[in-house]
Order: sequence, then C-alpha cells, then structure tokens
Amino acid sequence: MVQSETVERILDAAQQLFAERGFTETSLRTITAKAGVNLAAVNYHFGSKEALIQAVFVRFLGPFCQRVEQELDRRQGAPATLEELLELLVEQALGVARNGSDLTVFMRLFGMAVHQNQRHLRSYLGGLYGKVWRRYLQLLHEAVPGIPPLELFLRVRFMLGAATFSMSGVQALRDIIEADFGVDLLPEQVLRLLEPFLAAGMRADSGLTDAALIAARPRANGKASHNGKANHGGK
Amino acid sequence: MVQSETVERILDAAQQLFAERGFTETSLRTITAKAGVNLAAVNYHFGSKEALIQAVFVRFLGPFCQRVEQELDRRQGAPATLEELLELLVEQALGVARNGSDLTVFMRLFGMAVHQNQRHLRSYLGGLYGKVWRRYLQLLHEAVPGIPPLELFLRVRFMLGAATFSMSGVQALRDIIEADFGVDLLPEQVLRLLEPFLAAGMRADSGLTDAALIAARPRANGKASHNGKANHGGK
DNA sequence: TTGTGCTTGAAACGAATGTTCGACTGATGG
DNA sequence: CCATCAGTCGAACATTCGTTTCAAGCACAA
Repeated sequence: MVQSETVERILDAAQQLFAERGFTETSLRTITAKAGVNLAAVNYHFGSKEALIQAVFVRFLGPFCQRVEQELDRRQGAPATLEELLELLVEQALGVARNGSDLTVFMRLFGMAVHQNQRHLRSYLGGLYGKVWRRYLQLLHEAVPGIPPLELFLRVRFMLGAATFSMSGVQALRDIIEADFGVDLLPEQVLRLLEPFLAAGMRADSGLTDAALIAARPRANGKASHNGKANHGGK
Repeated sequence: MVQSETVERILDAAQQLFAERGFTETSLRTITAKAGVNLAAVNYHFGSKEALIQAVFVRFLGPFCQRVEQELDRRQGAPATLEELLELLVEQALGVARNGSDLTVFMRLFGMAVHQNQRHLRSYLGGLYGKVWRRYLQLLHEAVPGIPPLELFLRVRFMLGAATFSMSGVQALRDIIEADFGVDLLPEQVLRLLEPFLAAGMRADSGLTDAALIAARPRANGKASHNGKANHGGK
C-alpha cells in the first residue's frame, strides 16, 4: 500500500512551515490547516508532534544520505580531492531538491538538524546517519593532509555553518542582491560560490598543531589559568 | 538611581535562558523564577516579552558595537589587513565576555540576532547598529582587493555563518571533542581557530568575475536526469 | 501624621497549545 | 447482512502561555 495521502500532505505542510518558522513557532493547527486535513490526523498517524518532526527529517535526510552513500561506494578505493568531496555534497543536495525553493528548505532544515536545539532530534538523526557522516569525514581527512585532526573536525563545523547559515537566509539575500547589484541570484548559484570559499578555508594553514593547541590549555587544569580579570563590578 | 536591581536580575536570567533554549522555548515564568522576581515584573519593567528580548540584545550588543566603533576610529586612515579586521571582531567579542561561558552566550545570541527569525529583532537591531556594520564592510572590501563585489558580499555572509553557527553550538562541540579527542576546548580557542579558516576563505580565488557569474545560467532547465518522483520507504 | 508615586505580590484572565475521546464513514470480507 | 477496522471528523480535554488587574508595600515630601 502506498503511503497515505493524508500522511504526505501533513509532511509537506510541516516541512515547509518548519523551515519558515521553526518548530515551536509552528502549531499543529497551522500544519493541518495548510495540509487540509483534520487536526487529530497528526496524532493519529504520527503519535505526537515530536514524532512528526522526526518523520519530516527522515523523509528528506534519508534520500540525501542514501545518495551520498551511493556516491561514496562508487568512488571507493580512489582517493578524492577536497573539491570533489565538496562537489559531491552540493550535487546530491541539488539532486534531492526539485527547485530553488526546495533547496532553500533543504538547507534550512539541514541547519536545524545540526543545531543542538531539539536534543531528541540530534541523537535520533545521529543514530540513523552517523555512519555515512563519519565515512565522509574520513575521506575529507585523507583529502586534506597536514591539518591536525582536531582542527579539521572544527573546520567541518565551520563549513557546515557557512553553508546552512547563508543558505537558510537565501531569500533575504536574493532581495538584497537584487536591490544592490541588480542581479537575481539563484540559490544554487550561491551554493556554487560557496565551494571555493570552503575549499580555501579547509586548506588554510593555521600554523598550529593539535599538540600545541592542547598545550595552550591542558585539560586537567582548571579554567583559572590565564585571565585574572577583575571581578565583574556588581552594578 | 542606578538600574533597578530587579531589571538586571531579569536581564541576566533572560539572557542565559534565551541563549540556552531560544526565545519561544523560554517562558516568562522560567525567567522570573530563575531571577527570583515576580512574574508581573517583566511586563511592568519592559512592557512585553518582545521588548525584553530587545533589551537583552541591546545590553550586550551595544557595548560590543561601541568598542568596535572605537577601534575603527582609532585606525582611521590607515588601511587594515584582512587579518587585522577579523582579529578586531574577535578581540572585542572577547572583551565584552567576562569568561568562556559568557562568550558562548554572546555568540549564540549574536547568531540569533542575524538569523531572520524574530523579524522585529532584525529590523530593530539593524536600525541601531547598521551604520557600524556598513563601515566595517567597507574596510573589509578595501582589505581584500581583486574579489568581485558581489562575491565579496556573499563571502561576508559565509563568514558570519561559519562564526555564529559553529560558536552557537559550541557547548555540544565541547562535549563531542571531549569524548573523541579527550580535550576540553575553550570557546575562545574555537574562535581563534576560526580566524585562519575565514581569512583563507575570504581570499580564495574563485576564477570567476561577477559578469561571468551572472552570465552563467546553471541548469536553468536541465534537471531532467532525476526528474522521477523520489520515493520514500514505507513504514 | 497623611498623601503620593514607584514597585512588588498573588491571582486571575483569555488565548493558544498538544493531546485525547467518541461518534461517524466507508470499504472489506465472511 | 453484519461485523470489522483503518481513517476522518468535531469537540473537548488539561496545560501553558503572555498579559492584566488590583491590593499591598515602601520610601519620601509636605
């Protein structure tokens, strides 16, 4: 049997509304009204709002991670360059999005997934897609030699941040660019311009090793190390 | 008379809770309970929750922008390098934050301020601090020659994204790093590691001019390859 | 003292939220 | 024909939310 018509209507409406407003700012009544279904349908089909949120993410993150995994399988053995790895993600993101609007929604939800609010989401998605993610990270590590592992790990976060943040506000961006530059920039063009920025950032020479970084502030020591700043003046 | 004791207690509690949970996820009752004041005090002193949110941002963003402006005044005339400009922001961010926890809160709220949710906040803060921001952008433009204006504009957004996004989730980051690397990384160390990443990204050679970018129409109609309905797995 | 202007306190308000309940529908199969 | 059952619907549930109200507290001037 095919997925119920109602279920998909709810998922479509919820996905778009979540991307626009966030989770807590989107009520079930708004979702069901947009989907044209009864309010009780959500709790009937999904059980709770929290489960609906998870279902939304699984539906769009599932195919994406599946595509990424297929690509990784295809290139297995052959080491990939940094540019190829970035292009891989961009390509699959464009693949699951049918148009620019979809791409915006995708990136926005992606950012929400990584953001640590809604803790249940983080652990849930981590369990589902953590394996593909770690595999990608390993390839990235091999593609960018000479970067200490800890710093590389952080740079991946920086990368994610630049991507999700700028893409999530891409509509406001288009308006500004339209006004200031007289150009209508498509969301995917923004994504393409992001690539050289990220590649250069990933390859940047920090002049530090992890050891030096850690030595700057050993873990066991308390945090009373360097900043003996005067007490905060009580008003 | 100095700022009321109650007012500051409320601001302190609200600032911390907003940074931890977000705006809509933080109720006035939680805030007043943490602050040890009466519930009605918020509406008495601030008028509404929305006004309280704005007050929180003004209290920490005001001094920050003021410091940045002073630094810009001090260096007036002398052109600054890209690294100097980045360092300036980091330095002032560290200046307004008394400790690592404060820095986390600062960056997290900063990210919220730029994110386009809570529209009233965006326009409100834009009116207050837009001038300093545009001045900083101009210096940045002069510090990175050879980058087409449109691309530079986008790269500033990328920069903001990498900074606010990664720093806003810095606590989750610390936990992961603690578990995977056995290191307790301070928020300010994350900020410092961010600098070379951003500097390299800003200077990246895209190999494109704005004109070429505009002329290129990426896959305007050519998506036919995977046009088939991507399907989901049943439950 | 009395009066006045802020500030606090406890309680309630109306609206909105996620969730649950019971009746109803309509097809399916014995 | 009827029993079953997944699905839909309207209505209500109990909370929680931001906000308002009004009495009381308190300092200070007249």
